[in-house]
Amino acid sequence: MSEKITIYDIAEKLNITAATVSRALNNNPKIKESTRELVIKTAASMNYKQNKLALALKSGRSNNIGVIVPRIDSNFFASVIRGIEEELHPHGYQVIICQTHESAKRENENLYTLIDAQVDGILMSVTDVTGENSGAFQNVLQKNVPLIFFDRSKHIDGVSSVTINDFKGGYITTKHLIDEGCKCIAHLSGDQSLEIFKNRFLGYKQALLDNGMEFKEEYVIPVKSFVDAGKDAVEILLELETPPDAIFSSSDFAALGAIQELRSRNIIIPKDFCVAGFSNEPFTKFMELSITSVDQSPLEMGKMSARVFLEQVDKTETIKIEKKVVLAPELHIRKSSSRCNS
Amino acid sequence: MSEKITIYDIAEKLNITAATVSRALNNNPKIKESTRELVIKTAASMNYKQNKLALALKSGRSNNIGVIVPRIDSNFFASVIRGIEEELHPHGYQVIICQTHESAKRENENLYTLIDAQVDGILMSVTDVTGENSGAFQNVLQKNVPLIFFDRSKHIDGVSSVTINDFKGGYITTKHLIDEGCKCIAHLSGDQSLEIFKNRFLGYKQALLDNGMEFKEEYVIPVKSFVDAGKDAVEILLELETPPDAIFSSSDFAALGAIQELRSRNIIIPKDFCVAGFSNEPFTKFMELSITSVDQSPLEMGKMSARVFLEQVDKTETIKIEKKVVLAPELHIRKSSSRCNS
DNA sequence: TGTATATATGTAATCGATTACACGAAAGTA
DNA sequence: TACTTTCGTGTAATCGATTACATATATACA
Repeated sequence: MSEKITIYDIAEKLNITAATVSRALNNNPKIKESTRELVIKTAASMNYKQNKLALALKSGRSNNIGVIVPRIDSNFFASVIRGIEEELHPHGYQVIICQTHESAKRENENLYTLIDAQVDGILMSVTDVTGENSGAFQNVLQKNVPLIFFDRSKHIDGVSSVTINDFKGGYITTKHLIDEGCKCIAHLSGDQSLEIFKNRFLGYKQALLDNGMEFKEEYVIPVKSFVDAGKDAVEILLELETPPDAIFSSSDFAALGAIQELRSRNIIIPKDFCVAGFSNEPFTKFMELSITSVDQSPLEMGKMSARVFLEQVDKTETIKIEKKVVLAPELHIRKSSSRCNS
Repeated sequence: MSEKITIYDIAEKLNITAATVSRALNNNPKIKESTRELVIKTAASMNYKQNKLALALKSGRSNNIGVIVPRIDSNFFASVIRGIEEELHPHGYQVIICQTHESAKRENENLYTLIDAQVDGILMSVTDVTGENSGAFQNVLQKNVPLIFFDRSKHIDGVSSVTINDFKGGYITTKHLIDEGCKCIAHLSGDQSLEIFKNRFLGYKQALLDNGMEFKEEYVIPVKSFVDAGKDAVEILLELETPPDAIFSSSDFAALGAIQELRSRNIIIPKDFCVAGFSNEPFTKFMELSITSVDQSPLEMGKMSARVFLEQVDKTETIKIEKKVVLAPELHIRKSSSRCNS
């Protein structure tokens, strides 16, 4: 078992002090060149490794950043994390992962734990929008730890965010369905307390109004992001007096469920019914009846969030830049909604 | 901005020493009950938070564990990580994520970085099997940091692993295809230097031999885990003198590509040709022509790896337990290979 | 009353690195 | 020669918590 080598060991060997060793290794200009070389050579030969924990304690910086997501095993969040990791790795930061499972309590806990662990920044997609955790958020800000929201954001003064233009995503998708000739477009909506879902809904509504179509409350079905939720929604929609002939779903999973249910009822897609989803989950592309969906460029979102963090991390505390980056959504038109190709 | 409260601040306020405060907060039995209560109450009122970095420096334990995977944005690895996080979170460990992108150099770098960061353990799926990084692995072991392999393992003395029985996975899948009446079963194989792929192949071969079928070298096509690789493989296979009538693919993505290519050639699945994949990626279930695949229970694998780590972390260095956990693969039979339902 | 034994707390070292300040030696200037 | 800089290094404090050892007080026992 290799003993841990410290700067004191090097100092002892060279008959100098640890301070000199430290300075030599840190390129302090006040050190004689010959000493520096000797120290560096000796350090290498003794297989010295800097103790990051000691450094962290002294400097107050852990070189870790925390990432909080609802869950990691979704393609979207995993891809964002990948982007974050890739952007931050060259800068020497390690990425600590936390999951909330959509629980405000867990979110609260994670925030405090990360601050406890003295992370140098927190990048997250919020779960709690009720304001229940505002204490935890204020705690982060008071500690002057950069906080950046991605995708699911929240209005807090001084907090930057990286999101996509969900309104536009909803708008262009709905517009696309209109262009395909759909007359009655329903919407499977997500949790309206989350801005992303609110905005997708608003984009949908605006597109209808801008194109002289009627907005009907009954066409908006709240769903969870599950396959079965999509099936149930279709069941409800088809029982309406005037059933719709298209669905814009805020979730790919619900869109998939909707498609499965429609097909089980022998409704032909896209001839009789068009469907579009949101998130561009891998499976949407793989299906034989591929599903139209909105890409949120998660990798780019992750990288961008990391970049915003890097910009903020070295700024003095007085200069608080609140940066709002909005990425453009990209509609991938596929078979589930393109009548020209069918 | 809230100042950081230390045990010295509490000590000063109460006119006692930091040692007493530390003892009171750590439930040291030698402290007077009244003192303990007072300290705890004061600590709470001053909003004291233990500095984890100081603790880490003193104890040499960071309460972080490192996880190294080829990439995080694959359903399998993301799910394993999810399992690890969920199992370790209650024990106060944070999970640090690293990606190798199948590069031995990155793997080496990540190993050293994690050791530098003084993680309390490393859970990983190996990338480098050439032995190039054996120095890095030895370094981990010398530092007495528990090392646990999951899924992609490697034979190193004293290292535990959690894998699935890939041989059996290959065997039962092939057997299933035989039972469905397939006469010539091809195999899309992964990188044979990785044990998991080697074993899937061996299971395939054994199943053939056990059932009186001929093993043909030409039916084994090496592929990368991409959709296009599956397409290319089909192209090669169909040009053989005796083309196969089934494919057992070691990758779901390649299986998907194979299916797409077969269908584009108007070959009816599963009537004329059966296909099975490996990994049970979400899309395999979602397809209209759902794909038979082997589930690796990634969540369970992650949790199990975490448990093995927990068992090892508190053991004294002299007792090295090498634990090999092998999970059972589970074949999910779906439309792409079940002729009874078609 | 004197001594042994708990009991509770203080003192100071330790983990490993950084850094303000001090100091001696060398070099430059008048 | 005397004085001022500059250069290179040492001294010691610091980051915040833990803990072996020492010490002081209180209690028990003879």
